[in-house]
Amino acid sequence: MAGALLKQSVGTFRVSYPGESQSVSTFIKAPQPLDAEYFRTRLLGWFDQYGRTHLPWQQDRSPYRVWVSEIMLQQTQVTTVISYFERFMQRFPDVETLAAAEQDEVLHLWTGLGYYARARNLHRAAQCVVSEHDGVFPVESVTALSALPGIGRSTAGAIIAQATGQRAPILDGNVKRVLTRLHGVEGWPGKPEVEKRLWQLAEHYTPQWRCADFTQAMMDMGATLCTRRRPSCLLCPFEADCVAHARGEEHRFPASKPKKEKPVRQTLMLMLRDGNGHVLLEQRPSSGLWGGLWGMPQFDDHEALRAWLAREMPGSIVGEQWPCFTHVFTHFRLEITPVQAHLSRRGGHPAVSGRRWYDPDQPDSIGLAAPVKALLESLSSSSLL
DNA sequence: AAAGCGTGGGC
DNA sequence: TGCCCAAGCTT
Repeated sequence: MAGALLKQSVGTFRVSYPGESQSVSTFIKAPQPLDAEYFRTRLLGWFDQYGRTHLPWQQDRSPYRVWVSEIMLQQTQVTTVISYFERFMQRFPDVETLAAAEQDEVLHLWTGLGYYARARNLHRAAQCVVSEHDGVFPVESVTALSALPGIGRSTAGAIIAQATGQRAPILDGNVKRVLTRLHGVEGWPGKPEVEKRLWQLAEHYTPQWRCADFTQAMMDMGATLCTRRRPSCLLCPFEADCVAHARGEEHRFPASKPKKEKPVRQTLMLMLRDGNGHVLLEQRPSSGLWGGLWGMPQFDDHEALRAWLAREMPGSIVGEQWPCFTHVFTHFRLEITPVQAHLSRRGGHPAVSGRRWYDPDQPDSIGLAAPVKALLESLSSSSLL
């Protein structure tokens, strides 16, 4: 209850009374945080009853398993991650196995999960842990962990808290939602000054003891109770303390990202097949969209496509054009027009590094972007050849 | 500092 | 359907 708060945060009591919220409106713009001990006690009490304890990465906890799960969970929902995590652990049970693998196979297990830089960084980090840290994760500090590719401040905190129980704050989307509502923090949390304030609050509340449970509890609150839409405020242990709830403005927090116009990009995707029905794939540059994955050669226009074919694959014949389909990304809309072509001769293709002939009926273990994978699957059952 | 990076889900 | 967002990090 509010009565457990410290004296210096006495002003926050008033926001529990909606009728008076107007008269204290200047005050509640920047309320004091709750007493940390009060907050932890209530949160952990809630967690003991309602927290999640049966997620795959919560069993058999090790820095390695926690690390892989945290990377997969970046900007990705729990229900999506679970099956990927299980497959990944089966194939790469420890950091040595992962470090020794080919990047292609790592990307293969990442296919469909998105943000493929995560997989490339994960692979590099595994090799770094093995070669530079003797196979032991540097969980002694946020700084040491953050030095590994793909691990930022929040992920480092999560790994330390979950794998060792040591005190380390986190600040992910769930925690941001809980904290912005609890304190009525205005502004988009992606803005540096807002994020700075949220880190201060996270630092304030994070305890020395039961830190694994505490950080998990914050995420569980955000994921199951303090949800983006229709939060279950009546079940929340901080109903009486929450600034947003007192104002009846839960939906306003966190403020949404300023939106920008989505550009439309168009591209041609060459589906070149040889006499065996195999499809030509190229490895994409290691940075940028679908970096490091395999895909069909891409062109801006037909002229570029024809010129490339004449130069690289003499004897090929351009066939029909498939209907354009659209893939919507976060920041742009990609209109893809598949163009079919085939080689008139049989066999005898020179092996070129970065290129391969892919049999849609017997897929290799390589990384494919979701739309490319879908196209290849449609080829395997079609009779277009 | 701000943009780039995927995909699937919810409404 | 279109839009917003999800256990963020890198450049």
